[in-house]
Amino acid sequence: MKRILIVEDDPAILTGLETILKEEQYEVLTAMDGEKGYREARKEEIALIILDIMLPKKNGMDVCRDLRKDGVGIPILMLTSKKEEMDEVMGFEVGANDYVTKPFSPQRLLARIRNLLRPGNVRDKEVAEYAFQNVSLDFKRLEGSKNGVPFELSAKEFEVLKYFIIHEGEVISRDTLLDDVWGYESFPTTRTVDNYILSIRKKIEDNPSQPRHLLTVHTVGYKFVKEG
Amino acid sequence: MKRILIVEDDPAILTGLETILKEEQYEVLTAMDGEKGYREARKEEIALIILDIMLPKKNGMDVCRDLRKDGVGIPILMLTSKKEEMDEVMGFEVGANDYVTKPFSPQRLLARIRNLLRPGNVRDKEVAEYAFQNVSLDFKRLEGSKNGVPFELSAKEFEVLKYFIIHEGEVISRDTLLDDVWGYESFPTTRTVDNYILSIRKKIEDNPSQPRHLLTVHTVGYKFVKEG
DNA sequence: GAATCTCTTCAATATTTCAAGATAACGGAA
DNA sequence: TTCCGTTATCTTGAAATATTGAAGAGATTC
Repeated sequence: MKRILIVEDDPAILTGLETILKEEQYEVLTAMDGEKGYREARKEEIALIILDIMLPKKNGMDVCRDLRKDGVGIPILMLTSKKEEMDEVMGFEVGANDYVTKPFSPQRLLARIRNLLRPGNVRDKEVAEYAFQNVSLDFKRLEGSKNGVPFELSAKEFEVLKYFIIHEGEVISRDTLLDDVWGYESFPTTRTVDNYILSIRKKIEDNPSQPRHLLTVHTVGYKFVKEG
Repeated sequence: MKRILIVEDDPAILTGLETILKEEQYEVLTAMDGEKGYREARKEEIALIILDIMLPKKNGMDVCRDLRKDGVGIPILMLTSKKEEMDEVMGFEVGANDYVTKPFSPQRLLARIRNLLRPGNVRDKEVAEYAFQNVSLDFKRLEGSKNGVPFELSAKEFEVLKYFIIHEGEVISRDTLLDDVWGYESFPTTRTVDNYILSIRKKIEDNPSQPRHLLTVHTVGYKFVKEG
């Protein structure tokens, strides 16, 4: 039985998560502050950590960063809330493997968990940098370069691109992207997504009208592939 | 047309919701107390339930819990009011899929509904990957390969093929396929089905005119077999 | 108050879906 | 077996639908 550590200070969310995870036959450990979470993660044999960002004593990002510094490679799923959107990017830099924006549905969370626990599918994006073909990205500085020529992406463009990179190869629908990157509380249209795609393509693709990385999947959405 | 059941005792909210949903082309059923809601949910074919927590006779959480106990897996969206915020996550424990806090904007509600109704969000018997003979398919990435050579299928071709794979070995009539894959609202001819079969064969069969997987059953329909 | 970022709108363009018709294959009856 | 009506295959092209890309309005940030 796989063991999951939940680090979350809101008791309602904590018990809610605990229940649904136990129903899915996971063994659950809990911690209600960052320090305890960090100790548990170091002490126990754990398959995955669900880590809130806002935590007493030591925040989720510090916990994550410190664990990575210690060489702990366990998949970490971050829980972020709306106001912390800007911090999501940090979570990436900090070494988290994926994130879910609150409020989330159990289905979505479970899907992410199953994904992270699938053998060989651990996305170890522990670095703040990512490179493919002739493009390299620095998520900490929000900069990139293509063939050594630097370019800039806005914060949101970076988030969108990051989302695609985290879910490399998967087809992502516009609605999913809106929910996960824009969040539940804003309502741009799916056209907006298209425009972000276009604008990102202009920067990362050699020939934006014949994309090799950020591909259209007609009637469904888009997907990112590392090698075209 | 997707059918939504609203269980809500406040007539103002109820009619408001009904109007919004009908505008969005949903079919709407209503119930004004928990017991009636429960009965409706069990009796009718429903795509989603919008369930208030405070209800006469039987409260929303009990309705939800009981439905889940009965094995009803329909997505349930809970309506909670401000004071119950702390209990929001209880919805998870109880088996709801998501919740909206009153007062809510129509946009927000619709966003949640679309989210819950989106295929793949509710856990159904999803095929993620599938392989037979020299062909492998990835339904999440919407790509396939034959003898290691990648090929592409359109979204609908994938759906048709998936339907055959799920019903492996069964003979499927053209009409059944139209009803199940195309749905009741569209009316293509049975010739269209033939075209899809043709086009899928071109991609997955070594010799499309002598199919070994997607077989014709004369005068009846087609069937998929893994090994020919 | 300028500059940048975000989002919407709309026409052009591309892809997919579907139907119709010609040809080939099938299967039962003589 | 051969014939003939029925069913399936496959090509082609038009209609429906989706995506692209530019331009501009509105919001935010510095």
